[in-house]
Amino acid sequence: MNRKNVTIQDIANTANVSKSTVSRVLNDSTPVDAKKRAAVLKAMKNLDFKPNVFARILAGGRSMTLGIVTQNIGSPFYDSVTMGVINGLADTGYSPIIADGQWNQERELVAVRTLIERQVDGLIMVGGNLDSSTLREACHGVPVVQIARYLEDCKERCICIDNVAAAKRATEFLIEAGHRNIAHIAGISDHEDSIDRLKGYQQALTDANIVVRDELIVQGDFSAQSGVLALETLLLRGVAFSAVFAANDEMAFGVRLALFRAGKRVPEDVSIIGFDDQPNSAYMIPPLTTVSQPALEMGAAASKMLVSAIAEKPFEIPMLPVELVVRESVTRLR
Amino acid sequence: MNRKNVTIQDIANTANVSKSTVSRVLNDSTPVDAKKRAAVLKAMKNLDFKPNVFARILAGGRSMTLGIVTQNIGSPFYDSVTMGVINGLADTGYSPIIADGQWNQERELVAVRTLIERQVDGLIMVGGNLDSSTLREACHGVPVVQIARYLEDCKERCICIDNVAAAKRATEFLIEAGHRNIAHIAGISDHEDSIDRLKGYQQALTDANIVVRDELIVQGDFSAQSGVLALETLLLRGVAFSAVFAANDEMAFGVRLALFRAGKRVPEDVSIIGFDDQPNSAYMIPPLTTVSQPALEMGAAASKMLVSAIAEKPFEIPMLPVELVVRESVTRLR
DNA sequence: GACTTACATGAAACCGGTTCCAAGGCCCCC
DNA sequence: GGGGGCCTTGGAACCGGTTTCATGTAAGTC
Repeated sequence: MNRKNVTIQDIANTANVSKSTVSRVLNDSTPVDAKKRAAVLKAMKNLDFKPNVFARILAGGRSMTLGIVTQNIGSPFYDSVTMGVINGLADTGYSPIIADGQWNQERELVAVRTLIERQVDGLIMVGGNLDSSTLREACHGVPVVQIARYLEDCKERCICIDNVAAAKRATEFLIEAGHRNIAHIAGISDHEDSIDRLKGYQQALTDANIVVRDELIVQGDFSAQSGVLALETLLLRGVAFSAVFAANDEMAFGVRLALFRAGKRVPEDVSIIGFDDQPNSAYMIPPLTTVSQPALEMGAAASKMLVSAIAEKPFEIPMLPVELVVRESVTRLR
Repeated sequence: MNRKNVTIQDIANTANVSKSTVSRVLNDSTPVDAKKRAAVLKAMKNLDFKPNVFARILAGGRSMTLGIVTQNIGSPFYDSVTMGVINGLADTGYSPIIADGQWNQERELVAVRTLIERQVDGLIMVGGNLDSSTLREACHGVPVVQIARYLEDCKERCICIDNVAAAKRATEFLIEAGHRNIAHIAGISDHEDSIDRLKGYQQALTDANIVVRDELIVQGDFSAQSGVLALETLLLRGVAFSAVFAANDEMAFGVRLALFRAGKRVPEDVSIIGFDDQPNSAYMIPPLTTVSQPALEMGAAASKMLVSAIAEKPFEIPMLPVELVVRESVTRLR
């Protein structure tokens, strides 16, 4: 407001054309005579012209802004995904604007509405609970990409992994190492990821003809502290177990600490396997064997995908590697 | 663009007043007759009127958007601060828009310019390298709050801690525990925080009449991996040390792992103290003694401060607790 | 060479607000 | 009772672009 900006009119005057022509050059919407075009471009360069984003939006153009709806800020995995998105948006010309849904349907809806109100050109949902019809309705046709959550009715817009298969793979790894008494620390009970990972755990056991025993399953909430509590519960129950599969790395850290307190060695006495492969999992003592879920890459992929969707270009969902990262927290049972 | 929005004109028609009057009610800028005011408010409620942000900005109002300039996304501490800011902005009516500077002066300037171009009402710098005069100039009078960095010429707008004092305190803690041969893993060499923390380390030693020995100081880069390397360097040098002060927790994790690999126990053989108190530091084996730097709170405080600054209300910089968190990675030397 | 067609261009309307300005109504005071 | 001042209000200009529409001109066709 202080500085007077160079407007499209200034360019028009300098280049001896009309506003309309300048606008056309700006948007490549209609052919313009080469000479005039050159004159306009030159004027824009000389005057260091920068189109006013808001006038543009108001007049019906693109806002060049993308909305990101996050959940419970502070969670390593989701924060990483969010940061991946922001990172992926660099150099695309789009700026990210963020709203927090806090794993609360009501707040999530408010977040979506706020962003839509701000005329974002697209929306990225990082996790979330909103059912897809409500979401779709709130979006008014703005393209949406969903990360880390699978929505049946818009698969082509979901960037997520097969939690069942991945959890099964992790459990199988323990079974292959000779473990039979495998405990599972589950995540938040109504969270889709938790449910799927539990399912994978059960399938692996069943497939290996091992009975699924409820006393080996403890409810956690994805926090490290809940991992501590869960392991203490397990100890209190007095059930024997030689390995623990935690539904995320955070809880695996908690499990590790609780074992340390209980004087049990890892992996000699108890093996641990986690899920997510957070950056610091490689620095657990001993380094944590886990399933890698490439958070930053997922975020980046989502941003690229959304940009393509807005441009109405086709986009291939990249094969995101979900692999078992074998480190040192699992031992072969003699 | 699809849905037709309720505009100020619709309200005017419904309430039988002019656009101007509606605008006045909206902004409380000029007294309006109580009856008309009520009619307008009622109409706004009935029609579910939401003012168009962009028209508002274009016409010279506030954008209700705040810019955040982050650095090297992926760093736990800075990401936490950023998330703290986003969190603190909830319910203020302001939406955050983010740009990444990547610890690169040029990109940082681009980030600031992009945000200013988008007419943010205020700016929060999370870390950064830009010298304050350049920053000030690029901001064109938009208020700025700086987090985690101390700028001499605008102290009242900086939310940061006294790194020298905090590092000194950490080192003293080791000295009090009887340690004499204390190694220091420094951060990125030209980073202000690193320099200050090194200074604090040196001061503590000097004050205790312990000679500062260069062979006990190793250069790191704040990453866990650099902590591993640094400790290996130390081992290679063959100098004796009973404690390590790492300039951040990440590097402390690296140190811990390297000691594990070298077969040294913590804290029996080597004590470790970190800096930052990242969430997972409490879950290191053994739990890490460290200096807490409340990242989320700093971010939240910054957002409140900026909102106050925009409203031209006074704001007290909160006393952010920088305290030594004593856990189990330091032992008293016999 | 006359007529049609296509195309580039400028004028003007429009997006949805804010704000300046002038006018009308009311109260107050001499 | 008339004049002056204040307060409220509507009208209109404006913010800086996009887009529709009509026009003038050049090219194309027979």
